Amino acid sequence: MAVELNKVYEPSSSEERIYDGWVKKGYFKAVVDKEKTPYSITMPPPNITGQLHMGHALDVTIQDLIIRAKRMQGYNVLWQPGTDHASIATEARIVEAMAQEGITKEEIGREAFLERAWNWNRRFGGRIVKQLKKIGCSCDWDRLRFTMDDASCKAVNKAFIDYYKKGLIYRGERIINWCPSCKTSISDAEVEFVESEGFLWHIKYPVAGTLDFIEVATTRPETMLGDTAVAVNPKDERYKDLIGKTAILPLVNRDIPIVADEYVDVEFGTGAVKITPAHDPNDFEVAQRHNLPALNIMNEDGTINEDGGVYCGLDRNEARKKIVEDLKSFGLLSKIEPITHNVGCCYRCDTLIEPRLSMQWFVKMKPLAEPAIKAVLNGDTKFIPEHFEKTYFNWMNNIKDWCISRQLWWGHQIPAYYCGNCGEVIVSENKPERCNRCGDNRLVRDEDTLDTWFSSALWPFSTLGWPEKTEEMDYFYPNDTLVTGYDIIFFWVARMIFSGIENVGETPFRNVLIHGMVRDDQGRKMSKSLNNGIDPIDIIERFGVDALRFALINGISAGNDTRFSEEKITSSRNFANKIWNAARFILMNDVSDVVPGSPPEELSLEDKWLINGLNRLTKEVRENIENFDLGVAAGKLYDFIWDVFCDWYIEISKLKLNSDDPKQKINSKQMLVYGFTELLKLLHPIMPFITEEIYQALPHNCESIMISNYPDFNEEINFDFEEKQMEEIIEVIKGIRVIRGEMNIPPSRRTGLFIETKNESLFVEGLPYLKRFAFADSVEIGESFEGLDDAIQVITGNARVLIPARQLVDIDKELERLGKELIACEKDIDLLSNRLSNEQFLAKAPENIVSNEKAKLEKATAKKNLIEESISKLKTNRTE
RNA sequence: GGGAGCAUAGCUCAGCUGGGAGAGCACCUGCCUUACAAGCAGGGGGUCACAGGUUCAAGCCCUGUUGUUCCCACCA
Repeated sequence: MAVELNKVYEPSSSEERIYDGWVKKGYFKAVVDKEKTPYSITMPPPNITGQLHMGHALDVTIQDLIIRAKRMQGYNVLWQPGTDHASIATEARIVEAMAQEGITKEEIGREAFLERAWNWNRRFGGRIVKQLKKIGCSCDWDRLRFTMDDASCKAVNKAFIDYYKKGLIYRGERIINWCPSCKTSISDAEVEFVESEGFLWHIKYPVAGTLDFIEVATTRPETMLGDTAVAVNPKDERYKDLIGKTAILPLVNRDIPIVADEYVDVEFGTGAVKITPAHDPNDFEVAQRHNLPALNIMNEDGTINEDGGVYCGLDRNEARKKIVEDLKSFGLLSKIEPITHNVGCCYRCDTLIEPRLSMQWFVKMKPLAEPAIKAVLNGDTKFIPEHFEKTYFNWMNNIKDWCISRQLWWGHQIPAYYCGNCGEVIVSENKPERCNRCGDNRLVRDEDTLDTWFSSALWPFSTLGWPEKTEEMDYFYPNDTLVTGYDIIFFWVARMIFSGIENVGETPFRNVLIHGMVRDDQGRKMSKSLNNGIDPIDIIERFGVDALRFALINGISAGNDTRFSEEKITSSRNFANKIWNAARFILMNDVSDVVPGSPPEELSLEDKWLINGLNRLTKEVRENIENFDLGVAAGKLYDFIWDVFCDWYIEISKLKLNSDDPKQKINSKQMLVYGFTELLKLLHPIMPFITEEIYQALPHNCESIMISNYPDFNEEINFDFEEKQMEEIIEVIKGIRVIRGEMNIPPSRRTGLFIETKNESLFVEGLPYLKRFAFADSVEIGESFEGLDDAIQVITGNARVLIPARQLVDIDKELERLGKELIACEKDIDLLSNRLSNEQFLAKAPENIVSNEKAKLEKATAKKNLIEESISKLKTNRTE
């Protein structure tokens, strides 16, 4: 019995049902099985603050594509899902929400705050998981993890303590990047530099015991409150006599030395630099070289502290204004110069970063970077595309120590305890009873938490059970592929690589597939401020998830940004609909007698042609996926399904389906189901839902398409000859269509068709196609026909097709057309014969190229002869 | 200052290790041909940024130039 499907594909009606079905069957589950080859991907854990955006959609679609393909190819796959606590981002959001209620985190205290945070996680952590499911992610949800669950905490503590024991983590007073809004330190990687217009203020510092001044230039005049020296270049003639003397810091009246240091650029500003060791990393280094004190003049919130004298309590911006005014009134401000410079901002809240001297925890990077560089150099981990390795090396080679402590509450609290008596630092997973130096029992835990990226860096192995020795670690580590955007190579990828090597002894993944950003239709970044973001969930509801997935994958290439537009999604939706209607067509026929899984035993010309093409397509798509050329794979499937299968094969199949011969009918159905199912399987990883829905409706031999075997290339298939034959026939059909189109002959106007050829066998099998697709009411084939000198002609290398349509056509027009064709043909011949008469070409070009060119020339020459013959016949005919 | 990417049809992009320039969308023409008008059959449209070079042969390889995007560094 024929199955009825709706005329238009309606994805919303089936997606959830299909997904739930897969989950119920347990297809996503990963079970260690040493008999099978593993393939593993760890999902970059989305933040619990977020909801799915197009970047996630692209990222997880790529992963799901790879995972589904590998699963169907027989690998034992693990796609490990999870979410990230996103310390700073989440804490900021909670603080924000609390501000709405008029409370601060300090008011409610750490414990109550953390309770809120966990509630937040329960509420929003689930949301993004639901959205991932909507996309169709086939990850093992039973293994869902969170960067702050017990197992992750264990891993974090273990790693921290090991690093500490090895001397790879230390605590020290350094200049760090301070965000006065988030009120925490952040790492160098978390500072974004933004170009902005500012001023260079020239300030005169009196030189003690003289009437002279030394003039310094600064972009941050308020920091002068913390100046402890003025530095000049030792080679600078202008200041030679001042070195060793004392300057008097204006407004504060503090004596500060004038020192000489190579760091000072003679060319820039005035050539004299105010040294503020507590608020500038370079000044800090100068201070260390000259044993200068560091004076911190700022509070955590960016206001001036009591060391700032009368400016105490002012915000840094107000302080700047006031100080500039005061300097002006004292006549100490000699110049204000506009300047364009880059200022560091917090990557989370955009607040101006304040460099600040502070006691923090650091990871010593040099010893960790070295093996991480080697792992990529020797190919243990490969970047795709390769050029990102340069970016990676560049960063790793110039890496500075990583500030990992954060003055936040939401996160992994640092496992360090301080003795209230002697100040001893004890790093330990659990709180020790007593100080192991003085025995005092007043131990206090470090209040700070770790950088979010510290726990994410352990993600590929902490999710597999590390530090426990689990069979998962054994089996699935290292991961095969990591899929992520280029924007977090430094934040995450690099840190996972050195963490994996240091903690586990092996790089965490073999491939790093880097994808680009999803931009809007004008190539702009999607952002809240531009309000140009496209919500993937909204797109899914309007167009279906398969259309979204296809639109994201089609045409992408590794590492490159992609644009998302309404146009793209529409064309993908249309593709889905095309597939749907192909299925409808097949199911219109009664296919209950079709045996799934194989082509019919007796193959016709078009069957062989299709099988040959399908076999090649299979090979290419497999290779493309293997090489991560996913956009190319999608494009090839689109072309084959639409242009080859639908536009030609299905159209041809109608001939047999309508025939009275039951054998032909069943063979045709058999072939339709077989060919289409193969295509659906190849496409399944990109468009999982529609392919499953149709698979289930067709006769099938596997419970679900997603666990069926991915088509494989069959070397033994060789229908190259039939393919050539078919191409020849198609060439003729197309030729006839072009001419009829140009002559404006309507399809309803049928004609006779006479094929003159010396190679009859080439066309005999194609007669029925010609009849149908070239609008013929009769077709004859032979070496030559009489009395058709004035017919329209379609000339290929192997044949001349005569259409006796003289009545319809102006003979002069036809002559003109043939003339044009002759010129084109002669041009071809010129080109080819030139090439073939070039001795260098004959001597140096590979043989197959040469013979190919010879064949082309032969064909073109034959064609030319036929055209000339036709022209002369037409001319005689006209003059008669 | 250092590094990377990109530049191909009106628009968005493919073009694998060099062998006669492609797709989608848009545009034009003709079609409701019993799966699909979200469709079918055709058509026009490109000095492959520019200049050199290597090669029998260059969109592809090399050098330079221009334009553009991004990353890193951060001279106060």
